[in-house]
Amino acid sequence: MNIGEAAKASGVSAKMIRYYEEIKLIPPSDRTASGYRSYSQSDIHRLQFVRRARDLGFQVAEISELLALWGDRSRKSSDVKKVAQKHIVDLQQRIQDMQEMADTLQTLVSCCAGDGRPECPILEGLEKSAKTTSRPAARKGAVTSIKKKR
Amino acid sequence: MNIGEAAKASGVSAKMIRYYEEIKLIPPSDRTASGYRSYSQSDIHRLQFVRRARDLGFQVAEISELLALWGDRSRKSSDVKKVAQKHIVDLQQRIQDMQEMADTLQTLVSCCAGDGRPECPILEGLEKSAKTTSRPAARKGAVTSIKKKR
DNA sequence: CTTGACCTTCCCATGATGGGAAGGTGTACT
DNA sequence: AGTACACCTTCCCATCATGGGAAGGTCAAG
Repeated sequence: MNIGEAAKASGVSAKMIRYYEEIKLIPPSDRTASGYRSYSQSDIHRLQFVRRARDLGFQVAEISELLALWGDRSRKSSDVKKVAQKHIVDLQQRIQDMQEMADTLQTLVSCCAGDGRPECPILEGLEKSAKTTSRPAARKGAVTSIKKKR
Repeated sequence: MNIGEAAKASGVSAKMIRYYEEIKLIPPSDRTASGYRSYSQSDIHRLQFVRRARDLGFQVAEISELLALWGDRSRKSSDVKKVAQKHIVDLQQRIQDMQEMADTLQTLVSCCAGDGRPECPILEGLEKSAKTTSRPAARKGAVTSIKKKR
């Protein structure tokens, strides 16, 4: 299978397949005599795994761990569970941060007449201190990216 | 006020102040004879505005709109409200996407024994199709970034 | 007049992704 | 055979907001 077919079959774009290979998330593919990448069914299978993990918001580094566990027949399911739970906590933190933003903003929006006059509680809120609910509560490595179309 | 003091006073790092100037989010600051940037109280005020808008998750392009409205004495509050509401919808979409990820993952985690054995429903879920609740529901320009420490 | 804390600009890196150029390959049709 | 076209290759660039750090200038206190 050429990279284009592999992309269609796995849902991972050709660009990304090359990128994953480059950063060593996946092993280098076989090559034809002329240098074309060639993918087996099991390569496709791995790409699908990666794709699904990305869809669940895992970062590449985490997927790397998951792939290692996936291929380790003597893994402990507790190790997998740990990775997944950590990711859930991460997602929930990000959700909470965004929910706080949305809530604060909603409060301001609710106070705004939204008519032809210039008076605007939203701008006033941005001018002063927009701490309606809580402080931003900083985090270490918030990555928080949502996938596009694909 | 030097850039360092302005940074402390506004909560925007010196690096970012220079960056915002470079991308024309804010006007070029005054300069001392020796080339140091110099900030007035009203400059600080604007930086605080930007900082708060970032804290609410607005992107630079949106903040640019908000700053323009902020400085427009004949603005219509409805215009401000529109920008804010659009951002709320955006946040909610991102929250929903992440919530779906978390839910799917939670389902898998709940099925995983998490012990010393290799059998793992989480990996199996990644292997097959992890569509427990819904399809990813793609979006146009999902940006979804949460601030760090600052 | 030195020291140390500031400032300046410039370049690089991040993470995951896409765009596109320049050039090679493979195949199907005339 | 030749030609067109779809595909492949590598390489570079851009995104977005942010930080790191180097090389060198400025300023104030001792």
